Amino acid sequence: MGKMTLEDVAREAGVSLATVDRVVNGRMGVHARTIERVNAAIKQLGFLSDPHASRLARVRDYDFRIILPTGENEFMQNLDAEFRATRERQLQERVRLSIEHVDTFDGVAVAAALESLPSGIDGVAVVALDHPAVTEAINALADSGVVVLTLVSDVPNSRRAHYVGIDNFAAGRTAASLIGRFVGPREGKVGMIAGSLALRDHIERQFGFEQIISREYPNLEVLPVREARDENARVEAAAGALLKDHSDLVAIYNAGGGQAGVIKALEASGHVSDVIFVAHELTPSTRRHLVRGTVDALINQDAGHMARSTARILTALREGRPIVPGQEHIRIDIFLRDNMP
Amino acid sequence: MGKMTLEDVAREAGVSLATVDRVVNGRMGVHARTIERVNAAIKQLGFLSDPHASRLARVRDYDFRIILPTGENEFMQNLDAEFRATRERQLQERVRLSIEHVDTFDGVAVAAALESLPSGIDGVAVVALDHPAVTEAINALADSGVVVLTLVSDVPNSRRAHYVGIDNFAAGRTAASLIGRFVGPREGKVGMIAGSLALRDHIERQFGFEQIISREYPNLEVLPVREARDENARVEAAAGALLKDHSDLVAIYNAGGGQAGVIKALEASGHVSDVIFVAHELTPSTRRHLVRGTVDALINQDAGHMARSTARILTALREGRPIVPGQEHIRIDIFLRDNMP
DNA sequence: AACCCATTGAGGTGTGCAACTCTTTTTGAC
DNA sequence: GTCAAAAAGAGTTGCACACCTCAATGGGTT
Repeated sequence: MGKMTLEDVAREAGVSLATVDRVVNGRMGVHARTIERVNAAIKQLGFLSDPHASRLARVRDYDFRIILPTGENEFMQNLDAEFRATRERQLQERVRLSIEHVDTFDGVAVAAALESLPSGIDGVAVVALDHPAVTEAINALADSGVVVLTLVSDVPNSRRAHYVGIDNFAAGRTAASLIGRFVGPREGKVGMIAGSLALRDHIERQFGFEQIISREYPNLEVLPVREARDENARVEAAAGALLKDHSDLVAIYNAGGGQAGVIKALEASGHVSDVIFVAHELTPSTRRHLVRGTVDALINQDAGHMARSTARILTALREGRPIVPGQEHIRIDIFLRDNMP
Repeated sequence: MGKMTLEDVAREAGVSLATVDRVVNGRMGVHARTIERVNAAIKQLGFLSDPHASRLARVRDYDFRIILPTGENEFMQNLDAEFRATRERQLQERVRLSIEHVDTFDGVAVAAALESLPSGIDGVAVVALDHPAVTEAINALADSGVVVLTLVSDVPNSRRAHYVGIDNFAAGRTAASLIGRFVGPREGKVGMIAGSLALRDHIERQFGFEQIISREYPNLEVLPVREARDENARVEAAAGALLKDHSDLVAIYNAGGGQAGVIKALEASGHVSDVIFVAHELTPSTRRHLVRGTVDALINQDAGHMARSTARILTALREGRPIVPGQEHIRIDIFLRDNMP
């Protein structure tokens, strides 16, 4: 079966082109029986609408909204920049991305942002925290035919169509393995800092981290997690306290943002070289400290990949086309000094 | 400036649409002076041809050739499978990929394969070894207007348009860092096995590996590299010899294929748990042994990404469109037991 | 002056689909 | 059996470009 056109389908189904068009695009005014016939013909001929032709013919651009957190988190700023770059490229593709910012730590605010979206929106991608109001808002949107994607942190019990981000359990486990192997046979304590345990991604990282340390590295003991809201100052205080209170501290894992805070505390304590530090997200600053050795390993999710993937998935789902799983899977990148991009 | 069309360019340049079309598509029969005027108008208006419209209007499909190695190398078989999957998807995009196999270890054979390509081909991607005959063949193709990409292993002094693969120096350095850190303060010898030092990627990996070990890990000593042509049996013999000849062997780095050989030798020697083993490429077999702990870390280049990237780059270059560097950069993936996809 | 040939223009057709209008046919309620 | 509403058909146009034909222009040649 070569290239099938709508006309072939129309002929096969014994209906007119207009009817096939109505069925394919889910417009009303077609008898259920006829819809069946058309769908049968489509399946039988293996018809796949030509994406170029349909994008060319489309009058209206797709209108997608991206909802990102406010705040100083470097990764989020990076993600924002990547979305802006993607937006420029997508304009040629008749896809419009608009980027909004809300306080992600506030579930009600996120829900409000979702609820106040104008109708006519084709899809949303949102960095959401796992809060009942957010779940409700997502479900309402999904039910009204809007494609909803969760970004960075998932809301798994909602009807979001897809999650764009890494497996955060696995990320936590990876951090644990790196620390366990880098520390070696030494005994000691491991400190963990998170942004907020209201964010699902951070809880998951914590869970994975503690699981592996306790199971595989009996020489290590994880100290109680400290929350620091991804803010440099608070992170610095938390790391400083860890270093001061525990003379046998051998490693720090910062699962959230504010890496600069840990670095400052490490430098102030004079333990840069004997305390292993594993952090998240490749930024100009973490990159520099990875080269210097202050940071021993970075766990990263590629912001550019996420932005491009989000755009691709939104349009694919909107058009009812399949997505390519391998292409859209966000990897847990491990960066050492030597394999940075 | 919004969406510019060919018609806008024609108006701006003061010529007809037909002439603009001739210039844009490189057809003959236009005065040099006129070509200049049209190009100036294009640049001034920031015109970018709509990829959907042009693909839709094009009668002929693009015809790209992919030249892969014969042999049992698991990564190459994986790459082959990914190219086949990509081919199916690209058919809808009016792009035809055909996949050939030649003996990559034979420079003359690779060159012959390149030279015997039918004219009318739009582009080639080839896993090439760095051999004068190959360089010549690539240059000849490039000069005749064919887009040439190198795959996996580069031929940097040729006029290939792009290289799709990882930085192999960095991959070697990464392997060294992993081994250095996993071994810890222990002293001992490190064995390295490569496929063939006639392949540029393996030389580069060796170089990067030895550079880091000698510079950063004075407790380790790299033994002379053994070539094993990516064949399981030869690799097993090489690894077995390493294990037998050096009682103070603390790590093995296999820069080529045939990981199963190393695993067999390790298991036979009883040193599975105390000899660190770092290998390349995630395959069903290496994956299994990474979980079991026989393999301590894997360095990977994503075959799916490479196949998709190759297709995108070929068509983009063929159409004179820019490529997105971040999207086409092939990462050096580090996989531990915990972050496998 | 007659002629040649490189340039250029004009215009048409095709591409596969979205979206719209205008008819015609069918269906179902009363 | 009547009539309106629902369903289906027919036909057109637009999208931005590729590709082709045919004709016109004009400078240079002999």
